[in-house]
Amino acid sequence: MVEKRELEQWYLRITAYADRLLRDLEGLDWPEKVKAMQRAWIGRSEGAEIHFPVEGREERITVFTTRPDTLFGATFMVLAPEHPLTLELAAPERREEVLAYVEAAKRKTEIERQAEGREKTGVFLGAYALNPATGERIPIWTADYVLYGYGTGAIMAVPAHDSRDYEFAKKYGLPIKKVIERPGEPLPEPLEGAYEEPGIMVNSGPFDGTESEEGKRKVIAWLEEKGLGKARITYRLRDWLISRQRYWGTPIPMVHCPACGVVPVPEEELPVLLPDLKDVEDIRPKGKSPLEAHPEFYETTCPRCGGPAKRDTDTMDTFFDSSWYYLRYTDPKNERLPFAREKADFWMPVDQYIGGVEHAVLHLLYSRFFTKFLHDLGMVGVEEPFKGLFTQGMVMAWTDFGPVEVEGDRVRLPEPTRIQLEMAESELSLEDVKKMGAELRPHKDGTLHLWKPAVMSKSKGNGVMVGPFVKEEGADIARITILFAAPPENEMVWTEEGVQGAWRFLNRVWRRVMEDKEALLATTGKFRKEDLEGEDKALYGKLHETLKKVTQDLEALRFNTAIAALMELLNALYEYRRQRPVTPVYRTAVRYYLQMLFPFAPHIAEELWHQFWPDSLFEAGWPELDESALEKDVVEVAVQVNGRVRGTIRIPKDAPLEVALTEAKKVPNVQAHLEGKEVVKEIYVPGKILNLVAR
RNA sequence: GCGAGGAUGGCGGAACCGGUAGACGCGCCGGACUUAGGAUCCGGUGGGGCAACCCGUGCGGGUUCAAGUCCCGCUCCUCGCACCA
Repeated sequence: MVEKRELEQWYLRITAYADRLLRDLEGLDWPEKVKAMQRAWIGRSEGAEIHFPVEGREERITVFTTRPDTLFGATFMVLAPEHPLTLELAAPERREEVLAYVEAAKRKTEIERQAEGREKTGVFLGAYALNPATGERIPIWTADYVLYGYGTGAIMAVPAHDSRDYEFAKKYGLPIKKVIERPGEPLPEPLEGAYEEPGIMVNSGPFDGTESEEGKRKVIAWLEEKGLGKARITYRLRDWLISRQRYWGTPIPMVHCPACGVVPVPEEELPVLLPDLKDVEDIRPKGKSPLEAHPEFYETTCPRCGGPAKRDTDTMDTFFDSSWYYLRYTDPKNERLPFAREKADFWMPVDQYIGGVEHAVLHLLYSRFFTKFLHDLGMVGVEEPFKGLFTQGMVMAWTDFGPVEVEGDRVRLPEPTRIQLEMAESELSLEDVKKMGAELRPHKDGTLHLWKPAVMSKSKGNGVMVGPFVKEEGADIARITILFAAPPENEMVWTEEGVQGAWRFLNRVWRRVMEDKEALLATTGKFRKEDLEGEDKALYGKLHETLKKVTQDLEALRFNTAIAALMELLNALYEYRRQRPVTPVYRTAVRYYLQMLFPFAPHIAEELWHQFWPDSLFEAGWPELDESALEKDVVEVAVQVNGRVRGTIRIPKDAPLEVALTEAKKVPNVQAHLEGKEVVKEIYVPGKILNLVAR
């Protein structure tokens, strides 16, 4: 059962940092997606706060608007049902109706509100306010399309220029007054919908003819002058509630004293430790903090007056701890301080932070907030904790979502299957099944089951047991399977075929090296690269080409293409050995190969390395790139006729146009396409392409 | 609705600055070998066609000698936010 309760809890004032958290996003090397999510979460909006006098009363209703330029068009007001003035202002004869509406709104959950299809509803309070600009008497309503949690929980409604207000005004027959004119093509009368774009102010007294963007500033200035309102910025971001009624979490170091009130635990008594509870029943949440059942924990004395007092029994949100752990990592053994500033300043910020998108707002926003706060306390120099952020995709697996019944093109989903899939429809077409990336597979009981890739999770039972897998296949296989399947920012689907591919690849590496073991041991790695020719020279070139690619890809986290390059080089080693014996250049290639393989498959690489070299790959470092090996003297150039490839020629890298032309005209297929035509233009990009434009 | 990203073979995915689309792998087809192994090795594999050749990177235009890549206009998909005044 779920019930709402009022609790006394602790908050951190993250809203005080809203602007800085927003502004500093600019300088971060983070995915745009994550930045966009944080911006939306903070939800800054600029506008004005305007006071509306209530007819016949002292109170004023304050609203927030981003469109002060439309003030003259405010023809009614709406209070959120939870707004304290809603019931207060309700006229006696309408009170019952208003109360019923407010009570109904209170009972509704967020989900129910949305499920109602957003047909706007509301009730007239029987009270009037005065439009401070026009002096007009405007009715006050309450409606649940106005959110109590945002702005002031009350709005001025401008139906002519706000689609939500327009909808509401239409439904309840409220007046609609145009105050912004569309430039160029004047708006139809009456309006067919809200005009929300900028334009020219009309019906707005002294502001007539003003451009609306400029009008915003002018109206605000005018309001400020008259004491009717002022510029204001609001945020969607709320303060951070950190109190949790659970056992696992850092105790909140506060003492409640009947005489002194809330008193912080003095620094020298920190940290307050959790009582050592071993009984699972004790730890389980029960609607209040489990620590409420432990007087040995909460009974204490007041640090101020020394009288009997009670510790706060709530614990902190665990995001509290994850918000600064990376700072502790810079100085993990410090007994005196969370971390020393010099240590933190030496290491921070984190150059490359890696995590899933699920942390896009909470963890990453809280950590940024903590860093800024600690910066303000002088505890750390940086203002941002994570310079670079990489959000990796998740590992998925084909998952059984339960039985289905197929009749022709229709696929019926029995209730449990439908729930598993979290789908509203209980029937699909075969095409829908394909579209959602699902498949129908026979089940052992003879029925068909619907299978679809889903994120690996305990609850779905579609995970891979790490222990047995590593025992059977080895950790290297798992690493290659995951890294090769897709770029790391994509989700990847773990499949048996993928595992097979990784297995085959690593076995091929193993065999290539071990089959040549004796010969490799009998060969030195010494050679003069100037002496290399033919196959040897080609292998040397391929080796350094691979080294360059793997180095770059590793740096850019493109593991899939790095592994592809290693596979290519392995194919080249096999090809080489079909032609040539074990040579010094081959031995060097094997040596480099193991060094390059090491980051991806450390166990097998190290094991093979030990067959030949005494030290560890950890000490071997990274091979040095020979740029000169990358230069090819003969290159393949594509020959196009009118932009279509008709053949290729092999010519020296920097051969002049004449040479390329001569060679190109020897290609039969090129000749055929030039037959009876005149070459009017030759485009030649040395080393890449020769395009002959013929007419 | 708003915001971000995307669409390339049967599949996962390559393609630097506009320059031979489809690297690498999976799957599939054919062959070799056999100490039957989780085999391995060799060859083939975008579509159509006997072929020359034609078509082909979501769709429609455009720029260019040349477009997956640049520009304009759409469609669809994924994710996030969503009555935020």
